[in-house]
Amino acid sequence: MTDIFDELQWRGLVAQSTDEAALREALAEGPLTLYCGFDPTAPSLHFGNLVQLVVLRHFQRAGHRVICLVGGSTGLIGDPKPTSERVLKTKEQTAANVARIETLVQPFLDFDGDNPAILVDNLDWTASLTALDFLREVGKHFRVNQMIKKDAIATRLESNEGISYTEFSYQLLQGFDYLHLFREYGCTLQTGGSDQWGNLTAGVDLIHRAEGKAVHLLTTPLLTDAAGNKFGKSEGNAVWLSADMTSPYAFYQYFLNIEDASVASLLKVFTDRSPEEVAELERQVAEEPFRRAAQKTLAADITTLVHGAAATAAVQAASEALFGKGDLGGLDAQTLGDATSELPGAPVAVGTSVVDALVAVGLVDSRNSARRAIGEGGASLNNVKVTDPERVLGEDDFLHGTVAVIKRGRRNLAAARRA
RNA sequence: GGCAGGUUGUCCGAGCGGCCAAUGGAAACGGACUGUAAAUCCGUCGCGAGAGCUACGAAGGUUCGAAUCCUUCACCUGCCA
Repeated sequence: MTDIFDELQWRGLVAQSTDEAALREALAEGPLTLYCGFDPTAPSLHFGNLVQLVVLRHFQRAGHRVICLVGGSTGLIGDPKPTSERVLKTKEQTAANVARIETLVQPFLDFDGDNPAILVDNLDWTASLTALDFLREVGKHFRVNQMIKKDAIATRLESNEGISYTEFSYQLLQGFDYLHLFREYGCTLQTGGSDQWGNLTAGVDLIHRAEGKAVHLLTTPLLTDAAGNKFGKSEGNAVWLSADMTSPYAFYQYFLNIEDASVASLLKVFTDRSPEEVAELERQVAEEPFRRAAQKTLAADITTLVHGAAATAAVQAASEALFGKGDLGGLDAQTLGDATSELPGAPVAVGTSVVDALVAVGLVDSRNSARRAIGEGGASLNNVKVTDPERVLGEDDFLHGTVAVIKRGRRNLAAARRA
C-alpha cells in the first residue's frame, strides 16, 4: 500500500474531499504542500486534534511538505460552534496557548530532516492587517448569501442564541490563511475535521476567486463509538495530549477501555499497524476477548506516540500491578510505589475517614457522593469493598506504611499517600 | 429607539404564589453479569451526619410564603422604526 490516499482511506481517515480524482492525481504527481490548522482554544490539544496530527504524519512520511498552523489570530475570534457563542479569550491567554501547542506538536512531525515540517502562526500575517484592508482585499471576495448557508452559521441563525459579527467573520480569516499559504508556500491542500468543512471551503473559494486556481481539501470523519457517541471523553472530561491535563496513566487507561466494537477502527486510525496486524488483533478480539490484546496494543501504541516509550512502560507496569490478580498487600514496596505514583491522589493522614479520603483523592466531588458510593457498594480500600460508611483509615491500611489504594467503581483508582 | 417573547440544575426541557431541591428525557455515575468491553436489568444523580443551607440571568420589592407577581438592569430572539 504505497498510495497515500488509499492508505488514508483504508485507515478510515477520509470523510470527504474536493474532487477526489484531481486530488489523487496531484498527490501522485509528486510532493505537494498541505496544511492543517489548530486553534489555541485551550492550553492543550485533545483527542480530536490527534486525528489531524496523525494525518499530517502520514503525509509527511509519504514525502509531502507539511505545514502545521497554529491559530494565533483565529483563536482570538472563535470558530462558531453550532450551539452557542464562545467567550472571547484574552490575547495573553491565547498567546500562552499558542506557545504550549507549538511545543506539543513537535513529537508528531519531523521539523528537522530533509523534508522538514513548517510551523506557522496566522497572527504573523493578520496582526498588521487593518480592518479596511481586510474588508477590501478579503471581504470583497465573500458573498454573505453563501456564508449564511454554512451549517454552523445557519444553525446559529435559527437558534435563539444568534451569532455575533465576530464569529460570523471567522470563515473569512480562515479562508485568508489558506490564500496566504497558497501564495507563500504553494500550499494546495488543507486537511481538517469534517465538522470544519464549511470553514475549509471558504479558503478554496477565496483562492479560486482571488487567484483563479483550484486547490484541494480532505477531511477526516468524526470518530464515534458503536452507539454513535463521540470518542475522547473520559469521565466527562476531554482526553488531552498534555500530561499535566490528562496523565499518561489516565490516557493509557482510556484507550485500554475502548469497547470491542471500536478497537479495530481506532487501531487503523491511530497506530501504524498494517492490515495484517489489525486483522490478527481483530481475530483475537473475537476469539479471546478476555485477553484484550487489541485494546492493549492500541493503548500502548498511542501512549508511546504521545508520551513516549518510557512513560508507556511505566503506565503499563502500573496497570498490571493494580489490576492484576492477587491482593495489593502482596506487592513489594518498590512495585507498589511505582504503580501508585502513576495514580491521581493526595496526602491523607492516619485516622481519616474513607469518606473524606474519597473526596481528598478526587474520586468523588462531595462527601455526599462519597457516602453514596459506599452505600452502593462502589468503593473499596486496597481492593476490599468498604461497607461501613464510618470506616476510618488505620495504620495498617497504608501498605508498606506509605500508601492506600482507593477504588471507586470497577476501574477508578487513586492513591491516598500517608501524610 | 418602540413592541412582543425569552433567560430554570451537566444538557434539553416542564413548572406559572405554598404540596418545588424543583415533572420528564438525555448524559453521567454505581451495582449485578462479563473481560478494567458492549448490551441488559436494578439503583443513584445540589451541599450538609443532621437540623438546615444554597439554588431557577442579576439586584431590589410585594407577600405569612416566590422559580412562579412587581420594578430596574444585563444578555438573547423576532417584528417595527
